[in-house]
Amino acid sequence: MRMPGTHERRRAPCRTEPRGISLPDLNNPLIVQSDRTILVEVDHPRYEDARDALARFAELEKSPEHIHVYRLSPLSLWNAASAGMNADGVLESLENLSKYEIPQNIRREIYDFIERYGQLRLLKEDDGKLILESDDPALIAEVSGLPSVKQFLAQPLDERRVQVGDRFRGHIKQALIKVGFPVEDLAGYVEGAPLEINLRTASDDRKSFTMRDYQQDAVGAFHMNGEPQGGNGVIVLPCGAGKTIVALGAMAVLKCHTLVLTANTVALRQWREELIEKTSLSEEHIGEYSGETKQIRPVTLATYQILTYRKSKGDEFEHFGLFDQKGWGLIIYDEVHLLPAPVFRYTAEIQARRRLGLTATLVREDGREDDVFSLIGPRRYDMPWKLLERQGWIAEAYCREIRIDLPEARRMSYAVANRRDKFRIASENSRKTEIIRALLEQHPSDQVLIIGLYVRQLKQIAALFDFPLITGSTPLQARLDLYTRFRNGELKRLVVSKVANFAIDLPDANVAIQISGTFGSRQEEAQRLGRILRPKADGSAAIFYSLITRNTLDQDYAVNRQLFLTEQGYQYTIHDVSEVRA
DNA sequence: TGAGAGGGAA
DNA sequence: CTAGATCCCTCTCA
Repeated sequence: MRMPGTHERRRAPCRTEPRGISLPDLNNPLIVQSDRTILVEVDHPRYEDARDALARFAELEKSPEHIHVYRLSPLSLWNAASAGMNADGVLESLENLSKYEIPQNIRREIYDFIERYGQLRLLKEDDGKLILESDDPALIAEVSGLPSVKQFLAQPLDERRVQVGDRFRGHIKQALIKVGFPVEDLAGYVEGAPLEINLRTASDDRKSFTMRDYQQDAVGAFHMNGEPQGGNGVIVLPCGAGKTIVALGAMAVLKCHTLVLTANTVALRQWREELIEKTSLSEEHIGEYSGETKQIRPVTLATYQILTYRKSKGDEFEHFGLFDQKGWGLIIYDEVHLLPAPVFRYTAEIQARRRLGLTATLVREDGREDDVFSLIGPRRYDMPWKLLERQGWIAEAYCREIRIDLPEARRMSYAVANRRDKFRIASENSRKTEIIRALLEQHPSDQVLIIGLYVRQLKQIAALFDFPLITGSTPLQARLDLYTRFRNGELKRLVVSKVANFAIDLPDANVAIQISGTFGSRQEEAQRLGRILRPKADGSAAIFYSLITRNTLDQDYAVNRQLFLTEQGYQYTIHDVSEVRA
């Protein structure tokens, strides 16, 4: 867990020689290689220590059975740095777990990268000028010469300071991170119009509730007691861990007009309910700015989609004005991993407003994590899924991958198909049906979700077993009826398409069977597991089955999909069809 | 007035 | 890149 509110300056002298006597210990679980990869033995008794340590500053790249491969990426190190970690801390963790001495170049790079965060700072002068500053004149000279950066700079004030165009506070951070220099933004914020917001945590209130420790910590890590280092950034918490509560906590601290952006209208309604239930705000304070209504109130809820709406391609975004409407002192980006490109563009323009991003999976398949870092802010707080599991906030879960052969009759069509059709053929493997049947027999009294990508495949399965199916075209009322019946146990099996990725009101199950997924989406896999993580009344574990066609593209993509959850400590056990039947 | 279908966008 | 879901707007029909 990140330590809350500990943002000390990192000015440790660069030290590349090994400290003290740190003899290599072949009994340790990992190897640090000079190409920035880290190999970890999965079956090692200290594997969990290694995994938890690496989660803070490295990314899992590959996860075959016995050895996991992590990579030290600049962004992962900067995220660690902005959460208060320093290079000594990173090196100490590694030394403590490594079989061999850490290669010299890696030592050097860890210091270099971590120290880069904070070497360039954005500040606001008393006269209102925006300044890019560094203690190192050579660094200022270097970045000032880069064409992608130069366009945002005005006159140099002295050798260490150069003025930045007022409008370019976001753009310059974006440009600098792309050339390898993250900027620490200390230029502060506009306060926004005041609004009295309190949490209903007082015990005399009938609707009172208690903030969990980690939620409190997350609020602290975001706000940082009002220091300019805080006030922007991303909070990463698993599905069901109460991210909304953290946001309400931030609102209660800042007490200002707030704009909340959500991925869909159902989420928007849920925010409204949470605000009314858990804060002192009432209906008249809360506005909904969506396709249906265009209210703008002290707290306004809007979808990403309405912001990015335009009649046709070349037109302007009709509703971007919403950003400037009120004196927003805080903008909350729900499900920040889904944030669309135009919203990034606009967010670059509003860097003087506090920004809070929320997500369970800070990974984007489009590779724009660096834009999240520079425009919303760095990762301020996260909580390993397994730690929440241990504390009982989410259910224990087991992941099982079942490998199924492609029927002989489909082999030839698979062999000659293009990439897209190969994936479809493998995903729609008809033998998955028998496995579903066998698994259902093993779980006669469980609440089971069957989740897939291809609507055609889902329709076949729903028809075959006579289970109800929910897809994007299922009308709202029909969905709600099915949810109700599933929730009260009258219905025990439900087939769902990608709606399950977004439908936050989908009832909880304790078993999920994934029959196909959106190519290599790590984020989707995590969301799907999230559907079965609500703690069970009897404390029982949840099971996530993933049905994969052996030695096909289905299996290749599955490997990538599983990376995020593997990083979080979930181990996929691999099973043969024969084990399911037995 | 509201529901429902269809098109376009990202 | 794929397939699918969602959302927003507009139009039609009662």
